[in-house]
Amino acid sequence: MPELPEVETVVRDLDRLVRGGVFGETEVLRPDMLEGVEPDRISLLLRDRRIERVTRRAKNIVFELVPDRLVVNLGMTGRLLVGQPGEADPPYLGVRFRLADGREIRFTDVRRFGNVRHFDQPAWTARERQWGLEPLSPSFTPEWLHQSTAGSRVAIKTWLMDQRRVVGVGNIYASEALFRARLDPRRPAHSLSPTEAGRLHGAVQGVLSEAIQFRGTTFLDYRDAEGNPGGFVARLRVYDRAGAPCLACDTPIERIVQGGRSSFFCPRCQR
DNA sequence: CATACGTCCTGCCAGC
DNA sequence: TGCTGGCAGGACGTAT
Repeated sequence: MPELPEVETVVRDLDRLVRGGVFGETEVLRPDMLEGVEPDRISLLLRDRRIERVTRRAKNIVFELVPDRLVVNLGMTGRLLVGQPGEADPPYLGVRFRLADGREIRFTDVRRFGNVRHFDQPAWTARERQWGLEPLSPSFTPEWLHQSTAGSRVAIKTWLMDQRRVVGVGNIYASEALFRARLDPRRPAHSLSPTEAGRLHGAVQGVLSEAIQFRGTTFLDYRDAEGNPGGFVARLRVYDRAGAPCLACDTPIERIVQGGRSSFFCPRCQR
């Protein structure tokens, strides 16, 4: 799933559904989905702990236990589903977090690129420093974007997806933002003028905000915390539309590969 | 065989 | 020579 809008959707669902909840026993069915913790240790760390709130940092779901944190990254195919007592286990169940009221938070992941970690306060502070700016925060400005891109020769699409600079933008929204900004994904980052950086800034914020409103994009596997797909697929303008007419000029959308990932763009609109 | 909503690691190369 | 930062490429399970 999981670019910023999808993670944000799950986080809002979880905050509404399980905030104030208390962990019971944690059952680890796939130990390799835990990073840096043993199964019996995570169960011990969580038992009787209250979820103060659920937040997002970059593409991570953060259960704030105060002062430590349980952090889930969904990888490509991970899901975090709130289940009622007695429900059948979903496929590819990796970790079951039981809550004191009988409900469960279930972490499933076909490909198992996702993971669960536990951070104490200092470890979390250190980890957070490795991530770039939140694109929907006030610190992400057109000026900052222009100055930061100025120092890099990588393609702007690759630049956008580097979580050390700006977080939350993945393969779908990188293509979508560049289409909205009318920029060719192959442009070297340092070649953007202040005006173009300004357009990109608006495009990134615009596409991410709209996608959140539509509860994210379900391309293949993404589901929200209640198992429902996102509604933004129908609003995608270029992603997965190779050969289809550009919504602005009818030119066929092209697909190229950059850094091993598909990029979609209109060769006429995007310069 | 190619492709999939993400990260992390390795290894190369340039520059100090 | 040796370290460092930037960057490309591949690995990581599984499914379609």
